[in-house]
Amino acid sequence: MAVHGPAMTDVARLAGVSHQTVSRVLNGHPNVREQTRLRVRAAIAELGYRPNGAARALVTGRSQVIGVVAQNTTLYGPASLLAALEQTAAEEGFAVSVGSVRDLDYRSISAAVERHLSHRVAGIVVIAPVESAGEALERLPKDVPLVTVDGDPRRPVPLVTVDQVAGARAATQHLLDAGHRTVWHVSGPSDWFDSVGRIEGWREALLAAGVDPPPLMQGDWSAASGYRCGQLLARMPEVTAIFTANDHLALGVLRALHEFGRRVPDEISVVGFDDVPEAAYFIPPLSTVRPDFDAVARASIQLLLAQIESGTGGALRQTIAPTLVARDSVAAPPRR
Amino acid sequence: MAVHGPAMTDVARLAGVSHQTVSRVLNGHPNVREQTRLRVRAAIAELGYRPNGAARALVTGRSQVIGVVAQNTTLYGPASLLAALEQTAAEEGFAVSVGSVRDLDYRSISAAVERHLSHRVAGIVVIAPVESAGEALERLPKDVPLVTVDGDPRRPVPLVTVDQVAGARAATQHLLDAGHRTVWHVSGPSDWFDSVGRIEGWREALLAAGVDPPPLMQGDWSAASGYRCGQLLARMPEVTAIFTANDHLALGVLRALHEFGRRVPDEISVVGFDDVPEAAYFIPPLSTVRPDFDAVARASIQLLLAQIESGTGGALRQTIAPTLVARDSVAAPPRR
DNA sequence: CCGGGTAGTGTTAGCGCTCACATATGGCAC
DNA sequence: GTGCCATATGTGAGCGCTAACACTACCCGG
Repeated sequence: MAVHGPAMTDVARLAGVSHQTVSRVLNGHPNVREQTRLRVRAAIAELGYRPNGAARALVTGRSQVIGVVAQNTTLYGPASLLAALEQTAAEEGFAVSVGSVRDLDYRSISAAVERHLSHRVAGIVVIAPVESAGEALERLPKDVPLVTVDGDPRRPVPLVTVDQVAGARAATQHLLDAGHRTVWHVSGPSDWFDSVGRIEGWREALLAAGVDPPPLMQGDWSAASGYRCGQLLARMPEVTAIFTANDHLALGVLRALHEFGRRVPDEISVVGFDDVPEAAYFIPPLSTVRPDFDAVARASIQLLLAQIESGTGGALRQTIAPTLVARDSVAAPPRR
Repeated sequence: MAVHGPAMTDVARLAGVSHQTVSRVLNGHPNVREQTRLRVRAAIAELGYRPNGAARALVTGRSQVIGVVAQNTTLYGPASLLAALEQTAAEEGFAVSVGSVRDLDYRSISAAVERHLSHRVAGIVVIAPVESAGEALERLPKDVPLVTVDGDPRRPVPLVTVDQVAGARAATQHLLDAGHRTVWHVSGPSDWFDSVGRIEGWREALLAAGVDPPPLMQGDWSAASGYRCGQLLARMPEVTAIFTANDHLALGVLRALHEFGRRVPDEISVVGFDDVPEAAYFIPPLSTVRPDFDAVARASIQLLLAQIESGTGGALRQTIAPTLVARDSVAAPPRR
């Protein structure tokens, strides 16, 4: 085992050139005769030569790897984002190294970042949806390209984020447009920016319609917490419209409403957020808001590459607008 | 930007020792005086020194990185597995580099493996749940530690897998035990080993009970396909028990049954597979089979580390037994 | 007082690559 | 012919680290 493969010099010898010429061919340098290039290519193929990334990283000081710091990659949102990031990075010739993290506190994040830095990653993407992550990021070394996703909008760090506020506004407006007097909201945990943004959008839409927002029901993204909130909402006859901060919360709410015999959408309308692939098969099919994870990933990688190439640490910001997906869980409120 | 941090020699100079002594301290070599060790540690802390993984990888020929090849990391199963792998690897001091892949054919897989090899990963985990991946794996270089997860049970490659057959048998038996005469099955795509194993377990349980298996309904893991199969099953009065190859299929089936007014579990019982976190909040709460992804991840990493350390490529095999989770979607069949 | 261990440390040589520079080779103006 | 450029290729150094070995000091039994 661990038989080291052929090195650049082996290829060079076989092709009858110097190792430097091989390097030039590999890196697409222009000043190489076509015939030479072909000979080198042939030698590479014959030997099954594979460039040694570690050696290259050592001399250039940068590897072709992007580090991602994320928490809770089992949730649909983060998992989709991670997959999209990996896909996009691969298209740009970068590998993705994941450093998932139990908590998003200072210690955990810096440890994960340290691990990445020690591998000399070209840049780092931090999926930092909670408050506590923010402080950590500001104390990080400034000399490494960094992009945050779903991070704190108030911090001076390059940030790509789904426009939570707009999405929530659209969801709420959709319910108001259907004729509902007001809309209740089951939120995510209060330390998530996603959650805060969705609350804000919900509030804005209500206030713009001249409605006083009803009390907030706070969940934790899980169907279990949605179920608990749903049990309360089901017992309140005045509730006719509910916007939940994600689709799993909505699932829990739907289940509770069902148990209490409250029909959706005849008596109560529900809108979720995320558009998980199963949302169309909830009972009833769930109207929801779809964030464009691919767009987020593309924007993140672009921002990162721009930093890597230019060396500038510009605090750019990019917001991706989500789209409303209307299904069967919304209808006009029942006549009194 | 890109200001190179201090190197080992800088630490050595500050501590008044040679770089080699610093190396020894870093690698926990025994023959270093306690006092020296402390001086070196202090110097490391003072300079904020971070060892250069690339340099280490270059000289040792192995980096502290494990490559994972996976497809479709958005699905619950793969995503959970990936997260668990990353977690376990981190505990052993390894980073995880993901190479996700659009298709699991020969080209895609070898390309992903190539990328990993070129970074000189210490080992590779391939999540290879489909037939086409198998051929690719056999033609891979034999000199790199490799473990497959959910791969082909017939190939001579180290393999860790959930015991699909046992899980499906348990699910089917659970339905038979409730008094059902027979059990219908909505399967996953036929080229997935997971799917094949679950079909086999279902068949076995039925045959052991002296029942001829009814025709198979084939889906593709999605709720959409579950819905389609469910529409057929709902129209067949003789159907009283359905085992679906995963929870999302079950969701689609539940929705179809609901639409046709067939009550679950009063008229028809349903059992899923995976125990996604939301399964407890389906209507009704879904009985299902829970695979232990953490155990799979632990076994995989262990197998990989064993290969890395020993250099042996032993074709070990490890099977993780899943557990049945009984909820409300199963009851006795209706009296005729 | 010497041979021979053993703990602690230093020295040297590369790992495989890229960078900066040196060196051919050919064309073309004068 | 000489001079000078552009193109094509080679040479040497060194990135930061570890492995192998060399060296020093000291202890111990004889």
